[in-house]
Amino acid sequence: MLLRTFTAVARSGSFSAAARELGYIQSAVSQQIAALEASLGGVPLLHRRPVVPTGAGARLLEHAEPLLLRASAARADVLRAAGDPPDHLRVAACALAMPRLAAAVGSATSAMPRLDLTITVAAPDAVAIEVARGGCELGLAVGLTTLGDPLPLPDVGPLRSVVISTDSVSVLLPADHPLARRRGLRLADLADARWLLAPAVAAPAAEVRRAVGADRLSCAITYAGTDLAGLLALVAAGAGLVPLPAWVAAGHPEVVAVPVTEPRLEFRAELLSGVTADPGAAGALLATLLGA
Amino acid sequence: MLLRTFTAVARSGSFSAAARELGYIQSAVSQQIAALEASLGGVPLLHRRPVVPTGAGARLLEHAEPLLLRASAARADVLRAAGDPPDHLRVAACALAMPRLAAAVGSATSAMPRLDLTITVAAPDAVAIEVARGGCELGLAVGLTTLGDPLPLPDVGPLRSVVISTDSVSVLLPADHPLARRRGLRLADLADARWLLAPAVAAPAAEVRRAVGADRLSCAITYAGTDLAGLLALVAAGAGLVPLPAWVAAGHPEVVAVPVTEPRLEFRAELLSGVTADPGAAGALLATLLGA
DNA sequence: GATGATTACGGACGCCGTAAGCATA
DNA sequence: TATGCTTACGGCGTCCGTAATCATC
Repeated sequence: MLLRTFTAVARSGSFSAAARELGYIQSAVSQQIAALEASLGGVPLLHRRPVVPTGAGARLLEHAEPLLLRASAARADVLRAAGDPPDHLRVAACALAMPRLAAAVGSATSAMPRLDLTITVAAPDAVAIEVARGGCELGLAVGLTTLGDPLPLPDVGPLRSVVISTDSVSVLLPADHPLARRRGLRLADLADARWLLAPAVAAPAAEVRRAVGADRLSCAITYAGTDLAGLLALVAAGAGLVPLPAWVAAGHPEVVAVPVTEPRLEFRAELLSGVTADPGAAGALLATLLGA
Repeated sequence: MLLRTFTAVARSGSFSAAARELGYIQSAVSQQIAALEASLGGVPLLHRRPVVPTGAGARLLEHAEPLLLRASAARADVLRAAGDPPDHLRVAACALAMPRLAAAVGSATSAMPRLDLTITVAAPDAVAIEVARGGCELGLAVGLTTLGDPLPLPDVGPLRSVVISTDSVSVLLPADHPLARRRGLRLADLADARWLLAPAVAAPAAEVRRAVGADRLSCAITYAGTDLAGLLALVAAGAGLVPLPAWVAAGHPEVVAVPVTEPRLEFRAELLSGVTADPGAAGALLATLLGA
């Protein structure tokens, strides 16, 4: 695959390093890049020494990742459709879906004592990608959406998605915050607040921005972790506001959840799986327990 | 490209026909399909005699078109980034954008007497696809959206999009319709109405459904044409209601436009072009005249 | 001079076309 | 029996590895 070689070279900034990474020799990589450039009408894709993408190369690079992702998604989809249902179960889930998943797993383990289950916590995008590429049988993605809208997931090809649960939206803030005693808040009134962005836990920046209705958020802090504990610590310390389901604040007296009054906003959890794939007995059981 | 061969075989239902179409001989196609099946772990993709996709083949087929589209989009993007700005201008536009485009073209022709311009009318999806694959320098896509939401275009890779104009939404109905004398209508109240769907002119079914708030529309008529005249004739004949900008009904006394009262709904026109591509002098002029 | 990309060359493999084999309508 | 997919085989091109060349730090 010439594209994969190209991305490896561009990423590592070295023909030799890319060759080592892919199990080739330097000259083979050199020839592959030359072949790729030739197949595109002789357009140079990389500056040499130092190895940096050209303008055209940068364009190609931007297409390469989604292209490779969809290719592996297609491969995984075909293999799922043809293969036997797996006897193990791998689940990728957002942190916000963990309580519900944990409850289902609890029931499942009693019904299936010998359950071979692996759980990974990841951002919603990563959950969808893992399901698409066949890295797991089930995914639990949670996102902040307007009522009827689909979850804002990356386009990884067709996936089966079933709504598991919805939560109303609250703003989490430290207990000593001036707004902490309010009964409700309108996000639209908080456009100038300092927001705490947690794309790997809750909503990506663009979603928060849309929900708030601001063109761009003022000086936001971004938390890239996938866990709720770290995020809550930041909220408690006054790092910023964050939209989350109210139950996240339960048991954390230093954090207060104030309901958001926008009517059509919600957190929605969806169970993702291959369109026609059989997730196996364990997967089917878990899906049932999740209410899908 | 094995995928293209596979799609050709699946589409035509014949190895021989696909071979003729692609300029191969039958046995070459047979070997390519065999190679593709082998590369996927020996999964059969096609039933032979008659030639029909298997379950796995159907999965692959669903991935193939977007995959090939993105591949050609990537190629076009690279060539645009590397090539000279074109001296001709090809524009794909939705019918709803034609008045505005026509005005801009009128000004452009006076400023550029020797203007080499080709205009194609197409559905919004097709407009985006044409721009992405390099079939035209500029695209004008119009869609029905909620205020802050992006236009619901297919994922064809990164495109530059600039909002050109917005129109408020009306419901078009025949002048003798019971609702024709109303001052305003709520789409949510019209869930049971008979809708006239015009995905190639106005909004695709899913958008209308979302705007109306119904799970599914009752017995809708679909009009696949891209022209407004045919659609207006259907409205006048009482075939159904259709959401459109009010100006569409101007000069057509047999059709009445009643404003929709949902506040956040709008028709939005966006000018699409390659992210970093130079659309050429004519393209730049036209973009300026369009207000982008 | 050393690191690292390019070019030259040879062997292996892959791909297409010819031709024969074979299954189904 | 005829159509049409598959298999066998040979030529040609492609791709990778070895090795020599060249450029840059």
